[in-house]
Amino acid sequence: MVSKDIQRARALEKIAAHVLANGLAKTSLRQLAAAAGISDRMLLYYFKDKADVMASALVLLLSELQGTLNAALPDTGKQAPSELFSAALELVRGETMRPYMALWLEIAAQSARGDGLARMLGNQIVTGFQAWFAARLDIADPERRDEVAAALLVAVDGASLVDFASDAQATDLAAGTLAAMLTRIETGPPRSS
Amino acid sequence: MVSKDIQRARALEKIAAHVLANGLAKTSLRQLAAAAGISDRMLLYYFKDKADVMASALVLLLSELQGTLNAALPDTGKQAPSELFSAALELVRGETMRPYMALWLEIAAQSARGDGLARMLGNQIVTGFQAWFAARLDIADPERRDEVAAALLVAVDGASLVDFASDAQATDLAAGTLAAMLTRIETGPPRSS
DNA sequence: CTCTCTATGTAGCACTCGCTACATTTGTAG
DNA sequence: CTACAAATGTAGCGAGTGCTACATAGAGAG
Repeated sequence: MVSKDIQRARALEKIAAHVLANGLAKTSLRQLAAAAGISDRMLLYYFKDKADVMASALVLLLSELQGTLNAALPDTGKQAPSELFSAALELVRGETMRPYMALWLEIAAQSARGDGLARMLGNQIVTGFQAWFAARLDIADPERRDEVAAALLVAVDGASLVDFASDAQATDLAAGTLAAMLTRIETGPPRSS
Repeated sequence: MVSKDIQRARALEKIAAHVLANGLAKTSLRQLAAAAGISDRMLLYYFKDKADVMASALVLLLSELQGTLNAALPDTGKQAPSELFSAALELVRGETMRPYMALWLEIAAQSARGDGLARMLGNQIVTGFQAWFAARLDIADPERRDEVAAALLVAVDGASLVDFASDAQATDLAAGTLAAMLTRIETGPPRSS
């Protein structure tokens, strides 16, 4: 017999992949169990209840997201705000990141409705994204760097939101203007990295 | 007996209010009927099916949103991008608009998952918001005006998203930087309005 | 080999879901 | 008043939900 923990971990990976691909909506225990290739009975043997399954899967996806982000753009090369914005926007609209951004949208929507788990994840995602931007910005002053990082976070998330919601070209229209704006930003002397 | 259409309209208003307050998630026919003060049987007498109920309610809310937006900030006074951004951000985070923005988030999330109704509403909302911004921008060149309007749309939606998702102060941090950026934007000569 | 404990299957409970068949009331037209 | 159609109530169907009680299989310990 294979140990419970290992089976649990295997199931969790498949469930996380299923949630990433299909979102938070259609996630009944039976569907999740089918995605993991086990019975719903076993799912509740590995996990306490449905909330435990979802929380575990989402936490796993969150760590995957961190890894994907760091792999996509190393934090060694510091960039100007405008360049970093364009790079991040391209990244976020790409095939790899799109599913994560769609999930991020759903989590934010649930957080807005008062869901506790979503609120916790939302905080971590916002903090993580902001730190990711800050680590790649070529700005010396830490306070100023955090401010610009927050602005980039808002701009990229907003662009992704609009991109998901509409087939119109509003995102492209905004992207150029925002990138141009960011070239005129006050950054102070560049970091001596 | 009161005519079917009038009863239907009365029910629809209460249902729309309920959806605005409670979101797209907990909206079973029985809950919606209870919110309207009628039986679920009658709900399906007034509407073809659940999809018809939701579509009607959301379309109604969309028109309410347009009215609320126009009432909150008249389109007579043209503003500089930075000022309009700050005004819109304050508006969007206020008590009146917050429920609509939360609903807008949910619609965007569903649109990202391929929901047809959500996609249609998303397109209308994006178009409407962009036009709202454009009508209030003090920029003469129409193309440039649309570009800046799109940028404002993205910035405000992004700020709202981050605001909903996190209790951290990331939104405030970003707001100042974005407003400052927008003061340095190229707008061309002001409109002769 | 037996005993025991972990792992897994079967069946089902109580509930909610969207929706419908059928009966009944109630207003109105003749 | 009668006849009929519109409006409304009662009851329930079949499917899906999260979750659980119970039985069984199988591996390791003695």
